[in-house]
Amino acid sequence: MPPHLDRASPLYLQIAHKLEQRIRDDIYPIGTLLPTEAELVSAFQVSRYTVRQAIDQLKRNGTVTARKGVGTMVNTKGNDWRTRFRGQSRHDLFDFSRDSELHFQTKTEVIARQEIAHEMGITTGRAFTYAAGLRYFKGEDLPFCWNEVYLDESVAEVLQGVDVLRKALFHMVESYTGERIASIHQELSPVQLTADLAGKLMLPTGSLALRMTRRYLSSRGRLLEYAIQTLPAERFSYRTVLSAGEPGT
Amino acid sequence: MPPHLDRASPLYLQIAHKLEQRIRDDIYPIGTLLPTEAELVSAFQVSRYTVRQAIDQLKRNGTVTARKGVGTMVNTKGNDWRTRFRGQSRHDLFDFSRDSELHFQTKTEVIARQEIAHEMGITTGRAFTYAAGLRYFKGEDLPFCWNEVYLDESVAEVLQGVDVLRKALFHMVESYTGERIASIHQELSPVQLTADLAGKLMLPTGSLALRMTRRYLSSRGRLLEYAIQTLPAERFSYRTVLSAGEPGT
DNA sequence: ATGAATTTGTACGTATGTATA
DNA sequence: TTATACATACGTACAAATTCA
Repeated sequence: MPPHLDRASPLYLQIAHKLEQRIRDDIYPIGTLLPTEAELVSAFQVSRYTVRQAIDQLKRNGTVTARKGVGTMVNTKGNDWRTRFRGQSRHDLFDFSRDSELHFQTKTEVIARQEIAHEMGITTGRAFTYAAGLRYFKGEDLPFCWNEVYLDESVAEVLQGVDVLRKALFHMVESYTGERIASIHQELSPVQLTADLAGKLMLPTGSLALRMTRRYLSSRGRLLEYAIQTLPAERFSYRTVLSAGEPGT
Repeated sequence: MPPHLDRASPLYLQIAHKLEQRIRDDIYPIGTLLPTEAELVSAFQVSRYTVRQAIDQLKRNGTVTARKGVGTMVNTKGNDWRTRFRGQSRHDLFDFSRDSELHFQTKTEVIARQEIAHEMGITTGRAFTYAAGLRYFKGEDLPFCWNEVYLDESVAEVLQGVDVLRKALFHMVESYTGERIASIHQELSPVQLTADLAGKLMLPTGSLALRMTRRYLSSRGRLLEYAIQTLPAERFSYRTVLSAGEPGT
C-alpha cells in the first residue's frame, strides 16, 4: 500500500480523484497530455492496471481522450453530471426544472401492467403514483412539453398536495429518501402527436415531436421514478455541446 | 484464440456483441441474471479479464447492472437492434465509429450557399467536400443511418481515396491538422423519411427518424466539419446513461 | 446468529499488439 | 526503422457483498 493512499476507497478511485483535482488546478491544463501510464505507475506506486482503471474513469465522463502512440489528452475540467443536469441553457433538455413549471392535470394510483412495466423494464404488478400535466417555460403562455411521471409508491408521498412542480422531482426524491439516485437512463425517439396530445399542446395532430423517457434508479437498481416527456419539434430543439474546452482557448 | 472468435476486432467486443444479441433474443430475458463471470469464461474460453471488459461495455450503455454477491442483471434489450449510443462525450463518438462502418456513395465539391450555410452557421461561399453514404453496424446487412458530411476544404484531403470509413472522421481531422477539435455542437430533431431516403434505407416513406447534426469547431471557432445523420426510429434509439458515482458503490 | 459458498470488485504481474511520431 | 504510448489479453490472488444452509 503506497503511503499517500489509504484503504478507505479503491486505489483507482483515489488516483482518479487526484488526477481530476490536478486538472482543475491547471497542473494538467486543457489541451495538454497527462503523464504517460508508465510515469503515473511510478509516481503513484501502483500497477499499470490500477492506473488504467483510474484513467478509464476520466475517459468515461469525457474528461480525457487517449490515443495510441500519442498519449492521454485533457479535454475539459470537471464534468459532474449533476451540474450538467441542472445548469444548462434553456434549450438544453437536461434542465427543465429550473426555468420551467409543470402544472399537473391528473394524478392517480396505478399498477404497472404488461406494456408499461415492460417499457419501464420492471416486473409487473408494482404500484405507482401516475401524474401528468403540461410544462411551461416561466412567463410563457404556450406549453412546450407534455410531461408524465410514474413514482414508486415508496416515494410517492413527495407529490402529495403538489399541483405545480418547480423543482427537479428526482431531487425531491433524493431528499425524501436520503439516498442518491445512482443513475438515470435516458432515451430519445421521434413520435407524432396523437389527437389527444395535439389538443393539449395546441398543435396539429400528427406534428413531429421528440419523446424522451428517463428511468431513475436507486443504487440497488430499483426504479424509483419513470418520466416521459413529449416535446413538439416546433417548440423545442435538443442541443448539447460535447466536451468543449474553455471558450477561446 | 477460441475457434468461435476471430482476430478482426478485440475479443471483448465480440463477446459484448454476442451477449447483446442473446439479450435481444430473450435468451437472457430482462430481469434475469446473466451467467456468472466464471461460466462465461468457460463458455467463451477467454480470461476473466476479457469477460469483465465485455460486461463493462454493457454496463456503460445501461444494458446490465452488476451487484456484488448477486450477479449481473439484464436491464433492457433496447429495440431489437444494437442501437445504443451515449451522446455525452467525445469518447462516445469514438466507440460509435469503431462499431460501425460508413460506406460512401457520393463525394463532390460544393460551395455552401444560402440555406446550408445558414444551417451550418457560417458565411456563404465557403468550399466544402460533401460526402454521403449509408452506415452499417459491423456484420449487419441493413443500414441504420444515412450519413452526410461536409468537410472544410482545408482538411478535405483526409477523405481522399476513402470509400469506407471505420474511424471517427473528426479524429482523422485532428491528426491531419495536429489541432484539437475544441467543441462539438450537436442537435437532435424528429423527421419523417423522404421517399429518396426511405428507398436507400429500405423503409416505408414517411417513417419516423431522428435527425442529428453535429458541428465540429476548431479552437478558433472555425467550422471544420458538419455532419448530418438520419437515424430511423426502428433501427436506432438515442440513449444516454447519467451515472452519479462510480460503478459498484 | 454464524459460517460457508457464491459472485462481483480490486489489484498485481506479465506479455504482446497496434497506432503514432 | 525504431522507439514510444496506449490497447488487449492472459494469469493469479484476495476483498467485499450477498445468500443460504
